Amino acid sequence: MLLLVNLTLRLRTMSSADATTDQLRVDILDGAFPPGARLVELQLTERYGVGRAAIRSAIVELVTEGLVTREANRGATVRRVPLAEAVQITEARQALESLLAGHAALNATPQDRAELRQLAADMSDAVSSQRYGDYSELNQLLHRRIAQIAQHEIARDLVANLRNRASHHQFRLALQPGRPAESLPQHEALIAAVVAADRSGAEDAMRTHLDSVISALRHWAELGVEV
Amino acid sequence: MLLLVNLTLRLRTMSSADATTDQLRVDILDGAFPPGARLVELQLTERYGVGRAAIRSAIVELVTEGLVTREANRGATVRRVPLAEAVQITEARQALESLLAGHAALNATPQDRAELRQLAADMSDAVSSQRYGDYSELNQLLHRRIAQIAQHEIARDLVANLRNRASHHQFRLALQPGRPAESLPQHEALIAAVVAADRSGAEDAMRTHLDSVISALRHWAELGVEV
DNA sequence: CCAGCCAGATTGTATGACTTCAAGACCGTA
DNA sequence: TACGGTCTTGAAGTCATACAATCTGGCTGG
Repeated sequence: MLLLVNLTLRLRTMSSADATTDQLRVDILDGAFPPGARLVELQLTERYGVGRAAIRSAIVELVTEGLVTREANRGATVRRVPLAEAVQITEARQALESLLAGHAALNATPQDRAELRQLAADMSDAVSSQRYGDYSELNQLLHRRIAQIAQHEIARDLVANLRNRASHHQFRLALQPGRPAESLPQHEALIAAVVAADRSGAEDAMRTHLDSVISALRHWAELGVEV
Repeated sequence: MLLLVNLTLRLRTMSSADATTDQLRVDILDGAFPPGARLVELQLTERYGVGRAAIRSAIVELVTEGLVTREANRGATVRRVPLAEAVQITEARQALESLLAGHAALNATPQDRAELRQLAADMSDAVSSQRYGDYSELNQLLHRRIAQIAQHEIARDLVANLRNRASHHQFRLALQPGRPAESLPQHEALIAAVVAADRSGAEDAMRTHLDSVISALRHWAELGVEV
C-alpha cells in the first residue's frame, strides 16, 4: 500500500526529463560513460530518445551534483575526480556519517537493531567464506540503512551525493586485498554501538572506520596511483 | 593579475544561463522572491530578459540546491524551509564546519592569523558599541574566511549551500536580542584556537558555537514559532 | 614549414507549436 | 441550496527548428 502510494507519487513527479537525468546518472556511475567521456547532446538525444532540452536539463543537474563538468562551447564530460579530491570527499563523508551514526543510535527501533545484528552476522559470513562481492554489497547496504534509520534527510542526501562522486575510487578500494579483513571489525564495532544505543560510541566507530578509508586513499596518493 | 585571470575565466565559463541562475539565486536569498512565491517561467523571462530555456535551466539548478521546489505541471515555488529542517541543516553545518575549523587551524598562514586576530577585535568593538548589523556581517565574514583558509573545497561548497538553504532562519536568529552577547565569546574562542594552530580546539569551538545556534533554533521550534 | 584561414562540429539561445496536467469556473440535477 | 461532473484556461513539459557563437582540425598559400 505504502509502496503503491510511493510509486504513484514518483510517477507523478517524474517527467521524462527527470527520468533521463536518473538514467544518465546511473549510466555514469555504472561506468557506461567512464571518467573523461564526452557527453555530446545530440548523441544522448538518440540514446535516450528525448529532445535536446531534456538532455541539457539532465546535464545541468549532474554538473551541480559534481558528476559532470562543462566548459563553455566545449560541451560536457564525465568528471574525473583526482585522488586528493576523493580524500576531501571522504573527509566530508566522515563528518556527516558520524552525525548519521549518532542519530541512528538514538532512533533505531527494536526491528532496526535486530536487522543490524543480522547484517553483522551476514558480513562476517561473507568475509570468512571469502565472498568479497557480497561483502561489498552488504557494506553499502549497512551505510544506507544507518542513514535511513537516522531520519536525517539533509545529511542523508549530502552523503548519497558524496558517495556518488567518489564511487570510482571507493570501488577500486573495495577490491584491494586485505580491505575486508581490516574493515569488518570496524563495521562490527559500529553496529554494536548503534544496537547498544550508544550515540558517541557510534559516532566514534564511524569516524574510525572512515579514518581507515581516508588513510588508505592517502596511501595510494603517496604512491602516485592515478585513475 | 590573479584577479584578472579569475575574471576572464569566469566570463569564459559564464553563459547567460549561468548568469541568470546566479541572479535568481541572489534574488531569492535577498527576499525579492520570499518563501512560497511562485516562479512563473514566462514572468522570469521578462524580468531577466532571457529565453525560457535559460529560466528552466536556472530552476533545475536551484531545485537541486534545495532553494526551490517543483511540482509536475504546476511549476516552481521558492522553498519554504520548516524549522525542523533548519535544525538538521545546522547540524550538518556543524559537522562540516568543525572539519573546516580544524583544517583552518592547520593551514592558516601568519597573515591569516593576523587577519583573524584583527577580526576578533572588530567583532568585539561592534558588539560593545552595539553596531549589531556590522557584527552580523563580521560574523558571516569569519565563517567565510575560516572556510577559505581551510583549503577544503568540498566542505566549503557544501557549507555554502547549507547556509543558503537556512539563510532565512539564520537571519531571524541574528536579530534576536542577546544573541551577539552569547556568540561573541564563542567566536573569540574559535579564533583563538585557529590562531594557536590548535586543531581539536578549533573543532570543539566551532561545534560549541553551532550547538548554541541549534539549541536556539530548537527553542523556537518548541515555542511553535513559524515562518 | 608555418601562419592564417576556412569548414565542420557542437554548444548557446530563442522561438513556435503542440501536449499534458491541474485548478477553478461553470452548469445541470437532486 | 448543495452536490457532482464537465469545460475552460493557465502554465509547465516537450520537441523541432533555426541561427549565432565558438572551438577544432585541417588545408592552403606564401
